[in-house]
Amino acid sequence: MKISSQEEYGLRVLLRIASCKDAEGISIPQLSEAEGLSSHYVAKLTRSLRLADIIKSTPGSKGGYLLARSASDIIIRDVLAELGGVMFDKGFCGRHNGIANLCTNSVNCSVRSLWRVVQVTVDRLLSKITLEDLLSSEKDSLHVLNSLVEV
Amino acid sequence: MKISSQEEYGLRVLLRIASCKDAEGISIPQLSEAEGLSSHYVAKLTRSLRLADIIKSTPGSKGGYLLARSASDIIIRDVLAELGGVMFDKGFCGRHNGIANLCTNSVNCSVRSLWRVVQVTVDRLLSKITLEDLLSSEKDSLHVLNSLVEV
DNA sequence: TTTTAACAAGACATAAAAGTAAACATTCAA
DNA sequence: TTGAATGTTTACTTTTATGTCTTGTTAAAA
Repeated sequence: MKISSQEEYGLRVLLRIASCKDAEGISIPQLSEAEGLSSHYVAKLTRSLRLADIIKSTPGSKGGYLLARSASDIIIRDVLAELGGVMFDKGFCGRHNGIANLCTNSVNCSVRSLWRVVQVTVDRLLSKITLEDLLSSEKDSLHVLNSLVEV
Repeated sequence: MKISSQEEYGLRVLLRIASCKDAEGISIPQLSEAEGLSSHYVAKLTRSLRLADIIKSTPGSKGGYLLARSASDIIIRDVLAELGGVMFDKGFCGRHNGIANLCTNSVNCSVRSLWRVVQVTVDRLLSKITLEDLLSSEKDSLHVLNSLVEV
């Protein structure tokens, strides 16, 4: 249960795009420079975000990336699901059944219940957070985020 | 942010050990058979758990594994930290700074705040759950676990 | 004391994720 | 219409996580 590189870098790139004031958007070279990532890698990340309809691109000279919708409509849960997948997805038990053909815990699987609870908890948290919440300065966003934890 | 194989299999093996009634404990071959994992792989998982003082072993013939302490004293957060590491650990930013030497977000890093909130939330949940909570049948443990979510 | 069944440890092979590179397509402007 | 700057796509390399294999150690019982 670790945060993947794609989640980290993808989210950073998305924040750069979101905070871009230019109507033409921000280009791959600019994102690459700002985050210290190779331009090819930035392209790979933006591709995921674009296919998920989180950002939009204009190719050609003077091209770049812009948010596909307003920051307050972009839910962080959706962004992370795109970048890093779901923690406990439908195929999980099928992929983790050892040598046997069926999950040996299929009847009495308390582990599965645990994952479900963790998943629900994280999902519930991330659903409350929008891209807009992350756009303020660290202090402010810390404040907003902490208020979610302190409930 | 996915559940790793070690977390899944390690927890299953731990549950088998915990539910073993035999005073001599349960052996690697038995665990291997029960979970459909190779005995070598089981050995690797039990090694982590043993080094973390979660289980104890008796080598030699008639050997096997037993819990190192009572199930109600084994916190699931500690078990998962051993098996899968911490979600957002101290070295995370250092490892994810791109080409630049320093995290380019060091001053104004709302992403870091986000990870912290997620980490705290999951930690808080997993700290409330003990191995004992997972030992009951699926229905029962679901009930116990769900009560934690429904707060 | 020897055999046997178990655990222990680290090296090795394989699979998946991360990151790079190269060839291509699109748009704007001169 | 040409070229420069941009995004797009696919294939490749490297790294990390996963799982296997080999060799060694321990302790009970014959």
